[in-house]
Amino acid sequence: MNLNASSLVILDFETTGLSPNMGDRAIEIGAVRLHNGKVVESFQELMNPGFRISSFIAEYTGITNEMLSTAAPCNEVMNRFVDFIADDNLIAHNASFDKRFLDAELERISRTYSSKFACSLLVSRRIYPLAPNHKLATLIDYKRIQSTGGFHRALYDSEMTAQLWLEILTDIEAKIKAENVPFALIEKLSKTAKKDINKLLEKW
DNA sequence: TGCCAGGCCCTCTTTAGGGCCTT
Repeated sequence: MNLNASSLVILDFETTGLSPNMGDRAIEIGAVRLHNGKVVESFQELMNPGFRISSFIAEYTGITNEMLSTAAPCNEVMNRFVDFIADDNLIAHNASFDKRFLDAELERISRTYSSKFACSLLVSRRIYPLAPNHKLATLIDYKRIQSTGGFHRALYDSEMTAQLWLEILTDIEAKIKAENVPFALIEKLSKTAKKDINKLLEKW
């Protein structure tokens, strides 16, 4: 298990809705691998969920039923993606959402992963309490990260989340004056109450 | 018929409710 932050996979799903328990499926996975603070690899594939997506999702993502009609089925794509993850730890913006879909899709193909998740949304609420809100696009603007505005596609959102994550690491490092931020600290920051954040950073 | 997510976190809390975030 990789417990430091030197190699991470930042991922984002586009899906047919909000809940795999309600029958929703993944329609696109995008991810980048960060190694020593740089993007060294990326993964992006559309996947066919086996049914038509709603007009809301098509408009929200820009992914159409026509595009999905020629895409590989979810099981093929997810098999390739879990190989891509290897044993790197995982980051997502609102990780509980992406984890639910990752777990649900992998359960369908009887694959597992050993990686741990951390959440850029939960950490950003700790590190940037003064941001207008903690939506991905808002945080990208708040941190003045260069963006073309192409949100709601999986690879683009994973790329933007990766850039945000690097900003978060930089800001945490500045607080604790450390060269490397352990993944274990990031996990704790994802789950530590606001009142305890400074104590935790000082302790580390 | 009409509704149907789930996790985290804050607060007017913990015997709960509601907002935020993801598609």
